[in-house]
Amino acid sequence: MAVETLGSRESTRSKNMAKRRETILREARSLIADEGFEALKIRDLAARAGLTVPTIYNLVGGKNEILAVIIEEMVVQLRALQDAARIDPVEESFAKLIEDLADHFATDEAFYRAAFIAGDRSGLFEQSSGEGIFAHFVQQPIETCTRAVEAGLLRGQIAPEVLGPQIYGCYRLARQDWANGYFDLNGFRKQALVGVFLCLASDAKPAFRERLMSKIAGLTSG
Amino acid sequence: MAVETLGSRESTRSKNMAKRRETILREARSLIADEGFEALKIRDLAARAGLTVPTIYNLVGGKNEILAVIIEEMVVQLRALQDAARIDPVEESFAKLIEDLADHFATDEAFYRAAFIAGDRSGLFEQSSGEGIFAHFVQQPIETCTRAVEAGLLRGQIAPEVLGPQIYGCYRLARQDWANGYFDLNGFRKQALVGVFLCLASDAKPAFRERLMSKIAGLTSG
DNA sequence: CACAAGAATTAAACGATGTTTAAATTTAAA
DNA sequence: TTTAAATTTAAACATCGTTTAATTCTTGTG
Repeated sequence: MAVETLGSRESTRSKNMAKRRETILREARSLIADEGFEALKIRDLAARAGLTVPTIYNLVGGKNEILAVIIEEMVVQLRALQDAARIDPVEESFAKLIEDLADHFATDEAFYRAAFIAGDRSGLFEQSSGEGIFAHFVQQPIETCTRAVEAGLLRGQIAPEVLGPQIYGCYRLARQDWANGYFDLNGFRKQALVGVFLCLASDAKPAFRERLMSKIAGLTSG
Repeated sequence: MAVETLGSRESTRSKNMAKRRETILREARSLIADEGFEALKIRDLAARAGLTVPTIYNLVGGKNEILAVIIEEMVVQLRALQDAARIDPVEESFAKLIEDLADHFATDEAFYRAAFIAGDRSGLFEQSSGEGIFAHFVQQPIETCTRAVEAGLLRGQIAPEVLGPQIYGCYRLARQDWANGYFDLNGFRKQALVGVFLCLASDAKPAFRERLMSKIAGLTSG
């Protein structure tokens, strides 16, 4: 395929193609942010990019390929955020991830909302990067719960393999509800954090439980 | 509209129209169960129902109207199930609702999966019956939590207005994951129940907490 | 520098789908 | 039986994703 060799040599042609491809993806992100992926029309995209329809098919692909490229870029960014959140103490680890995610989404809220909706619907998140973003992202809460048991914060009465996915579910549901417009990014922060802290509280030893309760109280009073 | 007077008189015409309308909706449900709402083609539906395309528009409407009718029927059924689950003790109330839902979905699993996916995507659940199914369905866990506090099962350290939506979220996420094919109906039962019991445990008094823990252990060991 | 080969771009069309229009048909009442 | 209204129908319309075949342009070569 010609596309695979984009930019491999610094020929005029390759550079122009790479530049056009970036233009296509940039305008696609903009259009998706405006009205969602379903409303993205290839003809509109071609007009906005100053190209014709078959050029888009040549340089990127059809609607599904465009979405796949955009989702893949997003997944890479999300993984970086998660990797940056492996810190102590336990509850700060979850709080930092949620805060980082919210800040990241805030840089282009309309786009990320539309992208998550499209990604969820297409099943692309689960196919992304080999084994699925779900399987990858759920590992961190499991590991963090294991650390919390070792640190004497959790009782360990509930296996980390049970508690971890529940915690990940709290974040996931909050993200979906934000993407679907049920609340804004502050609602996302609050909903995700309260859910995570509640899950932790269910297996927390008394002292840690009190810490979580005061955090929940602070989140739900204001 | 002619449709509104369907069956208002027992004329031959009215009866035939009502019968055809039912045929359309029955075949629509069948086609949706086969391949999902997005794959439902009006021409296919017309052929299956032994009618032509504009007749469907006359008797029911376009794709969105068809979906709206089907979703509305589903919401009525779901409300009936929820109303039937207002029982004691507290954890049995949630368990009965989840069990009833799973049994209900099992009667036509392919259809309900497709209907939930379509309903979630269209936002029809939130528009359904005036104030939205979400706002209605979240009331029961809130009330049940309030009763649990009064009964001395929960500490009340977390407001029922906070705990109730979290519990409803557990059921909602399990339903979505089932609809999206991440697990089967048994997985739905288990995921929903474990989530609900975890939420309750976060605010449970010791004796109730132990009851919940043994239930969770029974669910996650098998 | 001119030219031939190959690649990228374009105009146009194809196929599918939701929806609507206008004519034909059927029904209920006078 | 006839007439007026309503229903059903065949056909077309509009839009969209996608593909084909011809045109234009770039690159390497004689």
